[in-house]
Amino acid sequence: MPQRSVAERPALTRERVVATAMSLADGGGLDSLTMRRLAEELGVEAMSLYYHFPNKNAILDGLLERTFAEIEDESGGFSTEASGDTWQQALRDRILGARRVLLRHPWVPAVMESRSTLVPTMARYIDANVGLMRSGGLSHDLIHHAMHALGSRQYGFSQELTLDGDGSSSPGDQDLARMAEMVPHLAAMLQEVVHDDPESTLGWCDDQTEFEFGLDILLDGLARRHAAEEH
Amino acid sequence: MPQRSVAERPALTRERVVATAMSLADGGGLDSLTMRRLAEELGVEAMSLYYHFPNKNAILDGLLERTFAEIEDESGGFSTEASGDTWQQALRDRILGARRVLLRHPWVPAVMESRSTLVPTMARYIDANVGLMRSGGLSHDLIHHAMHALGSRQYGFSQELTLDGDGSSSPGDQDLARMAEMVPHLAAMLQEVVHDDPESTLGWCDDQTEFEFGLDILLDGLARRHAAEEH
DNA sequence: ACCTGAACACCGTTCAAGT
DNA sequence: ACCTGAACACCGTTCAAGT
Repeated sequence: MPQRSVAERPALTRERVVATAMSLADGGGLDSLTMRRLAEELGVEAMSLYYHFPNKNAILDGLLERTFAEIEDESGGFSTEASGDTWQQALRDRILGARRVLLRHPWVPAVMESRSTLVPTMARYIDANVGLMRSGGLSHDLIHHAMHALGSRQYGFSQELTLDGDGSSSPGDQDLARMAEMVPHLAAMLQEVVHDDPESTLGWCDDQTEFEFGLDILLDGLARRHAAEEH
Repeated sequence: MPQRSVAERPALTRERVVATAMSLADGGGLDSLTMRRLAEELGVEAMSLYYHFPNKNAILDGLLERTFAEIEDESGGFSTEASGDTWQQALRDRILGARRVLLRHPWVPAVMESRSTLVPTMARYIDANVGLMRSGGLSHDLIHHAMHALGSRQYGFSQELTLDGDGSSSPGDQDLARMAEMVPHLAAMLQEVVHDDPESTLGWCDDQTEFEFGLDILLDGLARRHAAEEH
């Protein structure tokens, strides 16, 4: 890593810091995003970052801001009109768009959980979803319930817990045999799932099919309750 | 904190360590659970813990083990027969039981996320839920989808992101006025929700009503797809 | 077998100082 | 105005040593 002179080194701006933090997290996960490593990547001392940001959390907020800007881009703007579509279809498309962005930045859910602040672009995302449901005629009360029911799915991910320790391959026959003693029902289910689709990993993988299955149940249920609202 | 002699100090066992870790986390949150503080609480040096556990993660696994033992107790055992009830009702009751336990240990979801290992009592919990659905006649394929769709709700919590920075009180009129400019649809919804129920905190509170609303949409949807399975 | 003391390689951050 | 160097108060953990 060649030491560049101060003259040819680009100025340290908030944008450069956040962009570099993003590529650091994308490349090596959240753990690799430390103040010292981030500074090194920028060719600067760690303490210089504190001139531009009050603390590390402010940098994390910058990352969320940038993520939701990407989501807005992916959605072609945050429209509140379901032009041509039903509100369900429009909301579904937007959520799957958010999901595509999060799959590029898999560390984002962890940051969202650690930060309770609502960054502006994230607020605009939520606002757009409220507007979309409103345009479909849902009551504010039902929309409020909907936001809770969707939970993190609204942002394109769901909190699923992985079953296997190493996250590697499908279970072999002897793994299933050992499991059958302690967890017979689970083992029987996995035996069949693995047989039908050898590509599926053991259990709780948050893959596209499963994500859409859960999302569609929720959207269906909300539409059904909306219909009931209108008698 | 009086220094007790070795003689009168109870032996350092895995059980005592995990129990003390639990009360430490219950009292001061996960951040307060450090190896040094845990050792201090036990009247011992931090390094002594490494004689009984290979590392801190092993202690966290012990906490999960203990948590799911509490859940089993709360459920009166992990039956796989929905005696007298439908499978939906039995599953609903069990999940709400898990939730009651997690509300006593609010740091547990964070530990579950950080650990990808499946501790034995947790495996038995999942197994019991598979068995319960199986006793209701659901196919393994539908059960597999159900586990994904329920996600963390199965364990009694849902990943919801808080809206307000400080998690304190309801928004005042001037807060809503400022919000109205940037997020008009969201502000309008909250205005109405706050008006109807001044007790509700701003937005994403993971409270009982909202948890059950989302859970019931999912259970309804699963039952509906089960009915379709049977033509 | 069970526990300890000193040390290592990290963190985020404060503070006074440099240019 | 912008950046640095040294230091502080923490982490989890290793390693050799005590009893």
